[in-house]
Amino acid sequence: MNLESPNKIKRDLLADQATGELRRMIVQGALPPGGQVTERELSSLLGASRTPIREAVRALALEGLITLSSTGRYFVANPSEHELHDMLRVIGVLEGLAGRLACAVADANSLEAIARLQEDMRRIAEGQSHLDYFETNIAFHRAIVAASGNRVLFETHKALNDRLYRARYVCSTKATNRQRALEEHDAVVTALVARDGDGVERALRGHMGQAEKNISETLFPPSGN
Amino acid sequence: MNLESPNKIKRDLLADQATGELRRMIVQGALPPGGQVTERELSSLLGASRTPIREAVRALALEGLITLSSTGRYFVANPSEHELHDMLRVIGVLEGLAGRLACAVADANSLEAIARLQEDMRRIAEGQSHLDYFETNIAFHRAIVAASGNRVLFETHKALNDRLYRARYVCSTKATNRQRALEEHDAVVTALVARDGDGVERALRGHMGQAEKNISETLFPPSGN
DNA sequence: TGTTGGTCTATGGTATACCAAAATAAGATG
DNA sequence: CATCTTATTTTGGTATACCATAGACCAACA
Repeated sequence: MNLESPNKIKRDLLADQATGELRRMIVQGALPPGGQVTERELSSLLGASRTPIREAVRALALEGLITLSSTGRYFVANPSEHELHDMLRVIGVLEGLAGRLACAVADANSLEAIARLQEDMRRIAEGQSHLDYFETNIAFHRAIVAASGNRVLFETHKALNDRLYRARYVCSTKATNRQRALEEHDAVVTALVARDGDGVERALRGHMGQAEKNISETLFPPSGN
Repeated sequence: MNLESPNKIKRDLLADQATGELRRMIVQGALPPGGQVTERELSSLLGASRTPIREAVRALALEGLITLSSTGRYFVANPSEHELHDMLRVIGVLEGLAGRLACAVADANSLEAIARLQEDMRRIAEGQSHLDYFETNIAFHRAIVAASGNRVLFETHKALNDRLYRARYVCSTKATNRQRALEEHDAVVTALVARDGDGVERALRGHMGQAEKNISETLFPPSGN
């Protein structure tokens, strides 16, 4: 027979489904940072036995979204300012590399798609929806990393980005710095379409540095919380 | 009682021990790349039940040292040339960042320790032991990343480095390029002690670029294997 | 001889039982 | 009332039983 299977058979293990669902609940705040998570509770909540749930929890612990206490209990991660800074530094160079690679290898369509996401952001920024703005922002950055064609880079970036998700979301509810962010994105797009690798790397690193400041000011205001 | 526990209580779960042991066996080649690993076999080999072994295998799968086939079987990872390139690119910028941060924040002792590792390497390079040379090389790079004071960076770097371990080890058995590597390391050390962040970043990225070429030539010679 | 179909085995996925340790609640004691 | 001690409950760690499926082997048939 010359029929080629149109789409691969997908094995969706309970553990993997649970990992995805838990990740979603954590980054979206349904499971509050610092809160304890117990295998049995999640088990009944998600309708699977402890075994796959446990695997999901341990997977997220490896990702850094869940931490284990010294006595073996699990808690939703609640990264410190220092940790967030460390992550942003790393993400900064990862995206810088992604931008540089994208200039070298991405096809015109990918770059246009990125530019279009930036246009979307400009339009959405004038509206009220924090979530739309936030998700378009995420999509913009993700598209750049995807355009690098480097899968390792993409996955490393994704893992760190998930750990930052909540912090960045909270930040994005403050509309104060949107104008600056938009300008920084413009600089990135301009350098991208000009295929100016160094320029794009510089722009993205600067953008991340700014994100660091925003997070510090919003989540850890100088006057203390 | 006012006795404070002198060293942290360590819970060494079987799963974690097994993860470490399996990782060691994989990177050192005791489990050959591409070979299948079965839970039951490892279970009897390491003397633990399938549960912790399975957790270890899945953890290493997340790290990328083990891959799962579409049918659910586990195999020791055998990264393609393309994948190795992708990893080296990422490691390159990670170490570049580490070097730059180290210039900014590392204390003099750390930098001296790094310089001393380079001296060790020079001495060992004249000897015959591939393994000593290789491990000192690893230690040199790891020390730089540690000196950055960025834990996220350290862990991200470690995970990727493990995935490259075997490829680099095989490469290092060819002594051809030692001289060049030593010179590149010298450049790194010089920039480090001068606290020249840009210089150290440039030197490390160049060094990684060279590693890319070495791996291609050694593992994937142009004439085909 | 090559191919097809079926059976048997190997293997991973899941649920569950049991245990040890830690956290919490309860009660006794000063 | 505070505090220490003890019982109870909660929770994670591990082992194991059971199941579904993929892979291997073999036999019957074209």
